[in-house]
Amino acid sequence: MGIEKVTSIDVAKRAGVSQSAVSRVFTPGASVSSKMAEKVLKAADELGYRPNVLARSLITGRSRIIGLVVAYLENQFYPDALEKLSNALQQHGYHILVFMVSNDDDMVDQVMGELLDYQVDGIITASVAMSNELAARCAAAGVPVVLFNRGQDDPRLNQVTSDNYNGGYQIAEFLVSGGHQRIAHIAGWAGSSTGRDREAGFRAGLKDLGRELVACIDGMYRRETAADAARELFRGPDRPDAVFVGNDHMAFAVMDVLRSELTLDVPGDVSVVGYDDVPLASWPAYDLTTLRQPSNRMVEATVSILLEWIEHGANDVQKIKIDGPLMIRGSARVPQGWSHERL
Amino acid sequence: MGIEKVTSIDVAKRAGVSQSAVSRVFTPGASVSSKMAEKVLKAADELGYRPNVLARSLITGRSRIIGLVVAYLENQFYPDALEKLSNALQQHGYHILVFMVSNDDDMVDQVMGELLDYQVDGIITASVAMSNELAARCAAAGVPVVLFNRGQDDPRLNQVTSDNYNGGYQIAEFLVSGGHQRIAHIAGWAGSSTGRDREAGFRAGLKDLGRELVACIDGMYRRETAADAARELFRGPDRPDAVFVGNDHMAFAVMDVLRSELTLDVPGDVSVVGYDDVPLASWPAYDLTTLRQPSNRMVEATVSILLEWIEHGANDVQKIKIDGPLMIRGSARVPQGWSHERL
DNA sequence: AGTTATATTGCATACGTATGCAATTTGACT
DNA sequence: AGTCAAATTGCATACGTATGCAATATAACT
Repeated sequence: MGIEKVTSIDVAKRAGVSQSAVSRVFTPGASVSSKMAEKVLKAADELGYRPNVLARSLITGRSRIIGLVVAYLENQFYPDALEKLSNALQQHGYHILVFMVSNDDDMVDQVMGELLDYQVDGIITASVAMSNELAARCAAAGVPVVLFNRGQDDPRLNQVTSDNYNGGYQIAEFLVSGGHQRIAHIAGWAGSSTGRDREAGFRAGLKDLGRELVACIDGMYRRETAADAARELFRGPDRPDAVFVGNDHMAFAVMDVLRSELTLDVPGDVSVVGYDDVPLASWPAYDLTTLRQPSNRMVEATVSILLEWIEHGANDVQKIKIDGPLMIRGSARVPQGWSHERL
Repeated sequence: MGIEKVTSIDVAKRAGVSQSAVSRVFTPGASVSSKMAEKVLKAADELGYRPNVLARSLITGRSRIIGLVVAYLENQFYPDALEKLSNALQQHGYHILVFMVSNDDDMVDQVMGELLDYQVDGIITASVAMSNELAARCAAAGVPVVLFNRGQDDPRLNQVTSDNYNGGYQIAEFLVSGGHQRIAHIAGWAGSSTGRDREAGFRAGLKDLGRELVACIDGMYRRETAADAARELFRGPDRPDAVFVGNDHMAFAVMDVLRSELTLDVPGDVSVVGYDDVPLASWPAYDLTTLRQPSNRMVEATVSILLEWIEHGANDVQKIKIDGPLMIRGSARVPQGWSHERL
């Protein structure tokens, strides 16, 4: 088991130069002659030397690690975002350290502590809220935080979301224009800003058109809870003829219950609209009409804010809302005059 | 911007003890009196001190970071595994550093280099192969590697897979017993051991029953490729009456094409069987008969091998195959006498 | 060639922690 | 109270790298 650790000192010896010289060769932008670079790189190559990122971070104060806190990956929106975030950060020489949490405060607090122990350069939280105390700790430690797909009032926290209120509003217009009479809502988790904003926008939209919800149940962003909600909403004879479900993940569960258990036709008997536009939404089995959260642009914004803070010492907190289009597909009756845009 | 870094020295000063004492209080198993522990913890708490994991790792040679290399998260099997892996490792005080790669060798090599730069304690690759040269480098660096859901001959690499050969074999028995006459296969990527093994087992099973494949196309584990394969296989009048698709992710695409484009009935006209049993497979929209890869047990095995190597210096390479049951659902005709086990 | 500005290099030190060793304290026992 | 073993503590150093500073080499002039 020849566990060989090659250090910059080994390389220096072999190349007949000082350790600092080696360090400089591997530090972009440092002052080295081409002859020196050549010598050192040759020696490094022969020994298989690579700089130790951890040792480096000890002295630079930069770990090139971004902590990602995420509650669950069952909803396809998050693995998709994770993949994109990781790719984008990787291109800038950063990598993602993953922390899974259940969404209760204790767990988040504990995990966030561990996160700071790793001297992460920045933190992204996806679908997770932070206590104010925690936000303070991150701020004190000089670690920028971006809430991805979640909003929070704390003035120290950057955030990137879609325009959830407006999205909900659009969906209300869409459903009302479609001539639906009994409109219900299976809401996103009331403990999340996204869930609350979508519901508020939806209600506002209905109200402005002189309508109101016939029923509203919190689906907790969970498949089973949403399915139960659907069973309750649609068992009676005076069932809704349209339902806006707080995200796609729940909407699939609702459609499953409607079609398989209650043998209702979608959209013949009930129109269903979701939120997110995860890949599965466009597959024919669901063909779900849904409001797209533009994950590409959300990821871009997240990464750019983070790098701005880390590398250029920015300190203006950004609260970004990104608009997304309604993807009109086959799960909801299409009003006259609304173009049927297909993906 | 008071970026305050509290070090063990600060704590030592405040508690009126030596830095070593502070270190020992935060090192499980070190020799400290209860009085000392109390003093130090009090001071640490007042200052908000937490040990710097990176500095610690510099001296212990342990980073408590596990590198995870993964090609894509679109197939639900992988986010699911990632979530479980992360949770399991987190319980042991490890965390996952994510590296996304495209599945060509150059990229893998480059990324693996970065991985080693972080002094990871171990590496898990999911759905990714490694060059032998790379395996050698990891071995030389003393970093254990576990291939998750992928096999490779290299004697230095641990691996955990399901019993793909046997799985393919079982599916052959199932389809033949179901009375299917024209059996086709849309295979997993031929560049992967899983794809090859499943196909080999499937062919062997057919052969032992005196049958053979009427057609076989490589679906590359990609949705679009699989869909194209389905279009090609099923356009003629003498189309197959059963198809085993190399994983669920592709099977969904195949069912979409069969039902929506070709208006064929599943399983009336065609039986479809997948592989993995991702959550979506059990949802009514697909209700896919599929061979379960027991991700729980695969994750357990992966974590236990890794910890055995890291913490107890194990060095016996393990190649583990875990058996999974065929989940009989509604997408394939059920032979007489096969119990219809439901999830 | 002589002067001065600039680029390159080495030396020494720092980052925050863990740990072997020797010094000290504690406790148990006669 | 005195002896001795065991537990606890502090001292000093090491981990692998980056960087300010002074020393040296090089280049660019007159």
